[in-house]
Amino acid sequence: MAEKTEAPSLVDGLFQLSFRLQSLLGRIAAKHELSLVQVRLLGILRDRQPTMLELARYLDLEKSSLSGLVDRAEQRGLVERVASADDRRTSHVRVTAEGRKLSRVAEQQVNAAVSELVAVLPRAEQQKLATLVGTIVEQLLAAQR
Amino acid sequence: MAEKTEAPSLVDGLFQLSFRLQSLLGRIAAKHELSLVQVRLLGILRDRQPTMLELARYLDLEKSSLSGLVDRAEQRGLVERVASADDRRTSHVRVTAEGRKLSRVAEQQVNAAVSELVAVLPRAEQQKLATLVGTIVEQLLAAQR
DNA sequence: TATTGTTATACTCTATAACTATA
DNA sequence: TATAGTTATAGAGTATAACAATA
Repeated sequence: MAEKTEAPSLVDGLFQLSFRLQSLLGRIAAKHELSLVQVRLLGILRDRQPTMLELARYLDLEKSSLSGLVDRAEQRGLVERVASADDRRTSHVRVTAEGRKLSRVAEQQVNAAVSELVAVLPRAEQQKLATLVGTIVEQLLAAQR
Repeated sequence: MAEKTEAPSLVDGLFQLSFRLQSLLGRIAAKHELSLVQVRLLGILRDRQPTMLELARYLDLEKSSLSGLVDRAEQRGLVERVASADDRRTSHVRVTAEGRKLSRVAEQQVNAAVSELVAVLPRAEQQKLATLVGTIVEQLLAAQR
């Protein structure tokens, strides 16, 4: 395994890109007076109405951390708690119309910014990158099950 | 290689990978009772002794945020402030021997974890990924100047 | 006056532990 | 007893504004 250190390593590169993406996301979130976690919350709620506990798992947080998070989002009218019919202990979290609108705008801005970022690569290379990243992510999801 | 149902977009994939990397980094940091930012701080100090203001720029934080960050790291004996000779307003931040030791261990663990993550790709594909990511990151650094 | 850094203050985010209500 | 969620509490991380020391 004689590896030559040409350019930065894959690991370094991935982290630099990762930090930049987080920073980009944070900046766009801030423009809408949202935190990064709130944006992630809205992103998750795009096509789900999870319980608090499920949300905690998605975000990798303690359930107690969710209470405040959802509280603040609810106070801003972005999400709402919905009582569960079958189990009166649980509540589901649902995005509101306003939350969805905000989420859509932010998503478009993020998409535009990231597209600009990868625009340095020719079309075919972007495709290749998508495939490679997709393979890694797919494996992650598979490992989770 | 069979066709996949519907490849997730490049943007989505990049963010999923990014979140996973952050989470991975945070977990390893936590094992050493460090926050993610503290790990980034140590990483930056690996080959630099920047001023507080320069550090703020690296981390994309306000200078006031740096004071507390460096305070806490200094109290743990991981970094130290060094008075500047030519400008008595500025101090440089330097990693201590202990900080460097901790940083090295964490770095190895991160490297191992990420290597495992990309191990799903064959050697040549990893190389390709490194090149693609490297191109994007390089452009970012160039744009910063 | 301008720059570097700290302090005061307030808020978000997070975890642990204890609690309530329901199962 | 066990589970879903909240509350109490404590601490890190962050920003804005005001400040002190130095340039």
